[in-house]
Amino acid sequence: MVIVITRISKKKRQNDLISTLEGNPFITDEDLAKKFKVSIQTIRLDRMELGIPELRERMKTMAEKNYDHVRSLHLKEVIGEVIELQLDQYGISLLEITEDQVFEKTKIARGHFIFAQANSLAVALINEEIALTAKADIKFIRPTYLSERVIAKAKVVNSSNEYSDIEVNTYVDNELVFKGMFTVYRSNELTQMKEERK
Amino acid sequence: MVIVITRISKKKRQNDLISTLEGNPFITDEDLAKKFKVSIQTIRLDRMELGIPELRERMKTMAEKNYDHVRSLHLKEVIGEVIELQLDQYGISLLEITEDQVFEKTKIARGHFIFAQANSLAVALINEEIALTAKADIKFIRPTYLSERVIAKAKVVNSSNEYSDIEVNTYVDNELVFKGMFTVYRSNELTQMKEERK
DNA sequence: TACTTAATTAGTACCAGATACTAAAAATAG
DNA sequence: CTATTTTTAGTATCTGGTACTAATTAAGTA
Repeated sequence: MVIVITRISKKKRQNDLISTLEGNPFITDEDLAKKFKVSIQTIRLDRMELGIPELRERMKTMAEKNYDHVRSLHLKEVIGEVIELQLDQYGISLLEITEDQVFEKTKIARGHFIFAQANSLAVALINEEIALTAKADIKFIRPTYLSERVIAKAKVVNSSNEYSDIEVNTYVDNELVFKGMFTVYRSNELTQMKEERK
Repeated sequence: MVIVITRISKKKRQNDLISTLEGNPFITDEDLAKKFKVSIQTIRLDRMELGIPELRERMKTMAEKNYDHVRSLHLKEVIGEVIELQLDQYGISLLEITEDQVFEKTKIARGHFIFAQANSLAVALINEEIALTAKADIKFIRPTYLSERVIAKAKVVNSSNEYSDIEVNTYVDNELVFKGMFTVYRSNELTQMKEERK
């Protein structure tokens, strides 16, 4: 009787390599070699063939992604990109629906992203130290899908010295997909707010 | 006349070093040395004194942060943590307000996060293939602040075979901070949806 | 002014995690 | 059994560091 230790095929190993790295991108060639019980050189050949960069490159790109992300979240006080803005009058913002914003199965954007775009824009319109959403009445007319470019148009329709009413209509290709009426509280006194807090 | 090239003080350089790294964390000691016109060893001494890790460590932590972040966004279909859930009946979710969710100046949570928590929970309640927010009527009672633990309670108050009405009340320490009525569209036919799309 | 201390620079050995390359060995296919 | 594919081994080199020692320069002070 001959026992043949058939080593797993190259293809299988490379597939496993890909999923391993998806599950844990922070693994060195050395550890991969141990895991697959092959030499480190084999792992390197595999990476070459599959076009997978080295650990440090992988970390770098992830770090950069994160950095840009965090940064843009900081820079962008608004969800979506503001295209036009006349303080206390009107504004337009654009949001392109990305993979993380949609339901897995249907590829439909979760409602709160569409809301967030409208809400952010409404708040951004207010030319004051403090602007907080107090009320909103909203309607989702039709679903929006992955990759669609969603345009929100906001307009101040009413304004007292404490509150502003802002109407937001959101479109995809000129088709109305969402509409909302926002009431935004406004104030220029930071101190007062803090007292109110408790 | 003697020209004295006073080198900038250690303190100043170290402060500048910190802000330089904040602006661009992906910079090597070598480049920093060039930038500040000192030797590479000086930069390293500075990093030591300031407890700043080497480039690779900096990248690694950023990359890990990003990885966890993306991952948790993927895992979490809901904004906030679901504590209790009775499908088609009621649910409770908890959200702790983090730094990225608040306005810089006031430390007040942006409204759309509070909305997102409520909306996600409302949608999660629906025991169907598809659940989409169709309408919402919401009110922000008082601002919520950084680090507060926000609890949303959702309850189905009405249900036909196409729509469900869900009431969501959100609390911080038993104090009502937000309330909303959501109308959620429900369906178990994926195909139909796709036709509707266009 | 000379002495002392702080700050900076120079240099060496070493490390991790690679690339790039050459050559040999082992496995598989025809 | 031979040709080809796949894997392994080994060496030189690179980057961006740590850790350490020693020398030099600048500044502070008695």
